[in-house]
Amino acid sequence: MTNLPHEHGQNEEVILAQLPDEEEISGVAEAMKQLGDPSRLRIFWLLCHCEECVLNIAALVNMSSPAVSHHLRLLKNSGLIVSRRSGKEMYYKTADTELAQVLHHTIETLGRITCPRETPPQNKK
Amino acid sequence: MTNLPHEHGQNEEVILAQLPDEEEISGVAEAMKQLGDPSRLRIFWLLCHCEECVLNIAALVNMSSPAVSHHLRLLKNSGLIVSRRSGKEMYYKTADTELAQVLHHTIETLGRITCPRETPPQNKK
DNA sequence: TTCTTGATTAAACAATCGTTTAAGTGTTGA
DNA sequence: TCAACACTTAAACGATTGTTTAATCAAGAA
Repeated sequence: MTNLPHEHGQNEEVILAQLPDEEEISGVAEAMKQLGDPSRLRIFWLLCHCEECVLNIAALVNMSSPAVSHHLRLLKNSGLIVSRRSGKEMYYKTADTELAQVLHHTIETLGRITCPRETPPQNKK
Repeated sequence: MTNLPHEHGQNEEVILAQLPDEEEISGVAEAMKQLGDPSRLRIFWLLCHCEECVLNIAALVNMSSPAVSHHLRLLKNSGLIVSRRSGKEMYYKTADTELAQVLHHTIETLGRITCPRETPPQNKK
Protein backbone atom coordinates (compact mmCIF):
# COMPACT_ATOMS: atom_id res chain seq x y z
CA MET A 1 0.00 0.00 0.00
CA THR A 2 3.02 2.25 0.39
CA ASN A 3 3.66 4.38 -2.66
CA LEU A 4 7.42 4.62 -2.77
CA PRO A 5 9.79 4.89 -5.73
CA HIS A 6 11.51 1.72 -4.62
CA GLU A 7 10.26 -1.27 -2.76
CA HIS A 8 12.77 -2.73 -0.38
CA GLY A 9 12.24 -5.35 2.22
CA GLN A 10 11.37 -2.74 4.81
CA ASN A 11 8.06 -2.11 6.44
CA GLU A 12 7.78 1.60 5.86
CA GLU A 13 4.09 1.67 6.73
CA VAL A 14 4.67 0.73 10.32
CA ILE A 15 7.51 3.20 10.66
CA LEU A 16 5.63 6.05 9.03
CA ALA A 17 2.70 5.48 11.33
CA GLN A 18 4.98 6.24 14.27
CA LEU A 19 6.60 9.26 12.67
CA PRO A 20 5.93 12.25 14.91
CA ASP A 21 3.54 14.70 13.32
CA GLU A 22 4.49 18.13 12.05
CA GLU A 23 3.62 19.89 15.28
CA GLU A 24 5.55 17.48 17.44
CA ILE A 25 8.62 17.66 15.22
CA SER A 26 8.53 21.44 15.20
CA GLY A 27 8.39 21.57 18.96
CA VAL A 28 11.43 19.39 19.40
CA ALA A 29 13.34 21.17 16.64
CA GLU A 30 12.57 24.51 18.25
CA ALA A 31 14.09 23.42 21.55
CA MET A 32 17.15 21.92 19.85
CA LYS A 33 17.61 25.00 17.72
CA GLN A 34 17.90 27.20 20.79
CA LEU A 35 20.86 25.21 21.99
CA GLY A 36 22.36 24.95 18.52
CA ASP A 37 23.98 28.32 19.05
CA PRO A 38 27.19 28.23 21.12
CA SER A 39 26.38 31.49 22.90
CA ARG A 40 22.96 30.30 24.01
CA LEU A 41 24.30 26.87 24.88
CA ARG A 42 26.87 28.39 27.23
CA ILE A 43 24.29 30.67 28.81
CA PHE A 44 21.85 27.81 29.25
CA TRP A 45 24.53 25.58 30.72
CA LEU A 46 25.54 28.37 33.09
CA LEU A 47 21.96 28.94 34.21
CA CYS A 48 21.61 25.22 34.86
CA HIS A 49 24.10 25.66 37.65
CA CYS A 50 23.37 29.07 39.07
CA GLU A 51 20.97 31.99 39.07
CA GLU A 52 22.52 35.21 37.85
CA CYS A 53 21.70 38.74 36.79
CA VAL A 54 22.27 39.93 33.24
CA LEU A 55 25.47 41.86 33.85
CA ASN A 56 27.07 38.92 35.60
CA ILE A 57 26.03 36.52 32.87
CA ALA A 58 27.48 38.90 30.30
CA ALA A 59 30.75 39.04 32.22
CA LEU A 60 30.87 35.27 32.71
CA VAL A 61 30.36 34.46 29.05
CA ASN A 62 32.23 37.52 27.84
CA MET A 63 29.47 39.17 25.85
CA SER A 64 27.72 42.53 25.73
CA SER A 65 24.57 42.86 27.80
CA PRO A 66 22.33 43.60 24.81
CA ALA A 67 23.55 40.42 23.16
CA VAL A 68 22.97 38.44 26.34
CA SER A 69 19.56 40.04 26.76
CA HIS A 70 18.65 39.00 23.25
CA HIS A 71 19.56 35.37 23.85
CA LEU A 72 17.88 35.34 27.23
CA ARG A 73 14.65 36.42 25.58
CA LEU A 74 14.86 33.59 23.05
CA LEU A 75 15.61 31.04 25.74
CA LYS A 76 12.76 32.35 27.84
CA ASN A 77 10.33 32.28 24.92
CA SER A 78 11.21 28.65 24.42
CA GLY A 79 10.44 27.94 28.05
CA LEU A 80 13.98 26.90 28.85
CA ILE A 81 14.69 29.57 31.44
CA VAL A 82 12.73 31.76 33.83
CA SER A 83 13.38 35.21 35.25
CA ARG A 84 12.68 37.11 38.42
CA ARG A 85 13.19 40.72 39.33
CA SER A 86 14.91 41.79 42.52
CA GLY A 87 15.39 45.51 42.78
CA LYS A 88 17.16 46.76 39.72
CA GLU A 89 18.33 43.34 38.69
CA MET A 90 16.74 40.60 36.66
CA TYR A 91 17.78 37.13 37.72
CA TYR A 92 17.67 34.26 35.29
CA LYS A 93 17.90 30.53 35.80
CA THR A 94 16.93 27.33 34.07
CA ALA A 95 13.24 26.50 34.22
CA ASP A 96 12.23 23.72 36.55
CA THR A 97 10.64 21.63 33.82
CA GLU A 98 11.25 18.21 32.39
CA LEU A 99 12.10 19.81 29.05
CA ALA A 100 14.97 21.80 30.54
CA GLN A 101 16.15 18.86 32.62
CA VAL A 102 16.28 16.52 29.63
CA LEU A 103 18.23 19.05 27.60
CA HIS A 104 20.61 19.70 30.46
CA HIS A 105 21.27 16.01 30.81
CA THR A 106 21.77 15.68 27.06
CA ILE A 107 24.29 18.49 27.00
CA GLU A 108 26.34 17.05 29.80
CA THR A 109 26.31 13.64 28.15
CA LEU A 110 27.20 15.00 24.73
CA GLY A 111 29.93 17.14 26.20
CA ARG A 112 31.69 14.05 27.38
CA ILE A 113 31.16 12.27 24.07
CA THR A 114 32.04 14.90 21.52
CA CYS A 115 35.13 16.03 23.38
CA PRO A 116 36.37 13.33 25.73
CA ARG A 117 38.79 14.49 28.37
CA GLU A 118 40.08 11.89 30.75
CA THR A 119 38.26 8.85 29.47
CA PRO A 120 39.24 7.72 25.96
CA PRO A 121 36.46 7.39 23.37
CA GLN A 122 35.43 3.81 23.85
CA ASN A 123 33.67 2.45 20.77
CA LYS A 124 31.71 -0.13 22.64
CA LYS A 125 30.96 -2.95 20.19
CA MET B 1 38.97 36.63 43.09
CA THR B 2 36.06 36.70 40.67
CA ASN B 3 35.76 39.96 38.81
CA LEU B 4 32.06 40.37 38.35
CA PRO B 5 29.95 43.53 38.20
CA HIS B 6 27.89 42.24 41.12
CA GLU B 7 28.76 40.04 44.01
CA HIS B 8 25.98 37.72 45.04
CA GLY B 9 26.16 34.86 47.44
CA GLN B 10 27.04 32.46 44.64
CA ASN B 11 30.27 30.67 44.11
CA GLU B 12 30.87 31.55 40.50
CA GLU B 13 34.46 30.43 40.61
CA VAL B 14 33.57 26.81 41.16
CA ILE B 15 30.91 26.91 38.47
CA LEU B 16 33.12 28.64 35.94
CA ALA B 17 35.83 26.07 36.49
CA GLN B 18 33.41 23.40 35.31
CA LEU B 19 32.15 25.37 32.34
CA PRO B 20 32.90 23.32 29.22
CA ASP B 21 35.58 24.94 27.11
CA GLU B 22 35.01 26.58 23.76
CA GLU B 23 35.77 23.44 21.77
CA GLU B 24 33.48 21.26 23.82
CA ILE B 25 30.63 23.74 23.64
CA SER B 26 31.02 24.08 19.89
CA GLY B 27 30.89 20.34 19.40
CA VAL B 28 27.66 19.97 21.33
CA ALA B 29 26.12 23.02 19.67
CA GLU B 30 27.02 21.66 16.27
CA ALA B 31 25.19 18.41 16.93
CA MET B 32 22.16 20.20 18.36
CA LYS B 33 22.10 22.62 15.47
CA GLN B 34 21.76 19.80 12.98
CA LEU B 35 18.57 18.65 14.63
CA GLY B 36 17.31 22.19 15.12
CA ASP B 37 15.94 22.09 11.61
CA PRO B 38 12.58 20.30 11.28
CA SER B 39 13.50 18.75 7.92
CA ARG B 40 16.72 17.27 9.24
CA LEU B 41 15.06 16.19 12.47
CA ARG B 42 12.44 14.21 10.55
CA ILE B 43 15.08 12.63 8.32
CA PHE B 44 17.24 11.73 11.29
CA TRP B 45 14.31 10.29 13.16
CA LEU B 46 13.35 8.27 10.11
CA LEU B 47 16.87 6.92 9.69
CA CYS B 48 16.89 5.92 13.34
CA HIS B 49 14.24 3.36 12.46
CA CYS B 50 15.14 2.22 8.97
CA GLU B 51 17.75 2.29 6.26
CA GLU B 52 16.54 3.92 3.06
CA CYS B 53 17.73 5.24 -0.28
CA VAL B 54 17.49 8.92 -1.15
CA LEU B 55 14.42 8.73 -3.35
CA ASN B 56 12.48 6.85 -0.71
CA ILE B 57 13.52 9.26 2.00
CA ALA B 58 12.42 12.13 -0.22
CA ALA B 59 9.06 10.51 -0.75
CA LEU B 60 8.61 9.68 2.93
CA VAL B 61 9.32 13.20 4.13
CA ASN B 62 7.78 14.83 1.07
CA MET B 63 10.79 16.74 -0.16
CA SER B 64 12.80 17.02 -3.36
CA SER B 65 15.81 14.74 -3.67
CA PRO B 66 18.31 17.60 -3.98
CA ALA B 67 16.97 19.06 -0.76
CA VAL B 68 17.18 15.67 0.95
CA SER B 69 20.66 15.13 -0.43
CA HIS B 70 21.73 18.47 0.99
CA HIS B 71 20.49 17.62 4.47
CA LEU B 72 21.93 14.13 4.31
CA ARG B 73 25.33 15.59 3.62
CA LEU B 74 25.10 17.88 6.64
CA LEU B 75 23.96 15.03 8.87
CA LYS B 76 26.75 12.85 7.56
CA ASN B 77 29.38 15.55 8.07
CA SER B 78 28.25 15.78 11.67
CA GLY B 79 28.70 12.05 12.08
CA LEU B 80 25.03 11.44 12.80
CA ILE B 81 24.35 9.17 9.85
CA VAL B 82 26.30 6.82 7.59
CA SER B 83 25.83 5.78 3.97
CA ARG B 84 26.45 2.73 1.82
CA ARG B 85 26.16 2.22 -1.89
CA SER B 86 24.33 -0.72 -3.41
CA GLY B 87 24.18 -0.56 -7.17
CA LYS B 88 22.72 2.75 -8.21
CA GLU B 89 21.31 3.51 -4.81
CA MET B 90 22.82 5.15 -1.76
CA TYR B 91 21.41 3.86 1.50
CA TYR B 92 21.47 6.01 4.61
CA LYS B 93 20.92 5.17 8.24
CA THR B 94 21.76 6.53 11.65
CA ALA B 95 25.36 6.02 12.72
CA ASP B 96 25.97 3.37 15.34
CA THR B 97 27.60 5.78 17.77
CA GLU B 98 26.83 6.93 21.26
CA LEU B 99 26.33 10.45 19.93
CA ALA B 100 23.53 9.38 17.61
CA GLN B 101 21.98 7.14 20.26
CA VAL B 102 21.89 9.91 22.84
CA LEU B 103 20.29 12.30 20.39
CA HIS B 104 17.77 9.72 19.30
CA HIS B 105 16.79 9.09 22.88
CA THR B 106 16.54 12.82 23.54
CA ILE B 107 14.26 13.34 20.56
CA GLU B 108 11.91 10.58 21.58
CA THR B 109 11.78 11.93 25.12
CA LEU B 110 11.26 15.52 24.04
CA GLY B 111 8.61 14.47 21.55
CA ARG B 112 6.52 13.15 24.39
CA ILE B 113 7.15 16.24 26.50
CA THR B 114 6.66 19.08 24.07
CA CYS B 115 3.55 17.56 22.56
CA PRO B 116 1.97 15.07 24.94
CA ARG B 117 -0.50 12.66 23.39
CA GLU B 118 -2.10 10.18 25.68
CA THR B 119 -0.40 11.05 28.93
CA PRO B 120 -1.24 14.50 30.32
CA PRO B 121 1.66 16.88 31.02
CA GLN B 122 2.43 16.01 34.60
CA ASN B 123 4.22 18.83 36.35
CA LYS B 124 5.95 16.62 38.83
CA LYS B 125 6.72 18.69 41.90
C1' DT C 1 28.72 3.27 -26.76
C1' DT C 2 24.40 5.24 -25.57
C1' DC C 3 20.27 5.57 -22.67
C1' DT C 4 18.05 5.48 -18.25
C1' DT C 5 17.91 5.84 -13.41
C1' DG C 6 19.66 7.46 -8.89
C1' DA C 7 22.11 10.88 -6.59
C1' DT C 8 24.98 14.96 -6.06
C1' DT C 9 26.59 19.59 -7.10
C1' DA C 10 26.20 24.56 -8.40
C1' DA C 11 24.14 28.82 -8.70
C1' DA C 12 20.65 31.90 -7.23
C1' DC C 13 17.41 33.57 -4.18
C1' DA C 14 14.72 34.82 -0.12
C1' DA C 15 14.67 34.30 4.68
C1' DT C 16 16.62 33.88 9.10
C1' DC C 17 20.15 34.80 12.50
C1' DG C 18 23.60 37.02 15.69
C1' DT C 19 25.96 41.08 16.82
C1' DT C 20 26.61 45.98 17.36
C1' DT C 21 25.30 50.72 18.34
C1' DA C 22 22.12 53.76 20.02
C1' DA C 23 17.94 54.90 22.12
C1' DG C 24 14.59 53.72 25.40
C1' DT C 25 12.33 51.52 30.01
C1' DG C 26 12.13 50.82 34.78
C1' DT C 27 13.99 50.93 39.47
C1' DT C 28 16.65 52.85 43.27
C1' DG C 29 18.61 56.30 46.03
C1' DA C 30 20.31 61.11 46.58
C1' DT D 1 12.85 65.45 40.85
C1' DC D 2 17.00 64.13 39.24
C1' DA D 3 20.80 61.14 38.31
C1' DA D 4 22.80 56.61 38.22
C1' DC D 5 22.28 51.95 37.32
C1' DA D 6 20.34 47.50 35.20
C1' DC D 7 18.24 45.99 31.52
C1' DT D 8 15.54 45.89 27.12
C1' DT D 9 14.26 47.32 22.54
C1' DA D 10 15.10 49.05 17.77
C1' DA D 11 17.47 49.55 13.74
C1' DA D 12 21.13 48.22 10.80
C1' DC D 13 24.47 45.25 9.13
C1' DG D 14 26.94 41.13 7.54
C1' DA D 15 26.77 36.26 7.64
C1' DT D 16 24.59 31.97 7.40
C1' DT D 17 20.80 28.96 6.03
C1' DG D 18 17.27 26.25 3.33
C1' DT D 19 15.05 25.65 -0.99
C1' DT D 20 14.64 25.60 -5.94
C1' DT D 21 16.15 24.87 -10.71
C1' DA D 22 19.32 23.22 -13.72
C1' DA D 23 23.42 20.94 -14.69
C1' DT D 24 26.52 17.20 -13.59
C1' DC D 25 28.24 12.70 -11.97
C1' DA D 26 27.89 7.56 -11.16
C1' DA D 27 26.18 2.99 -12.13
C1' DG D 28 23.74 -0.41 -14.64
C1' DA D 29 21.08 -1.93 -18.88
C1' DA D 30 20.36 -1.99 -23.81
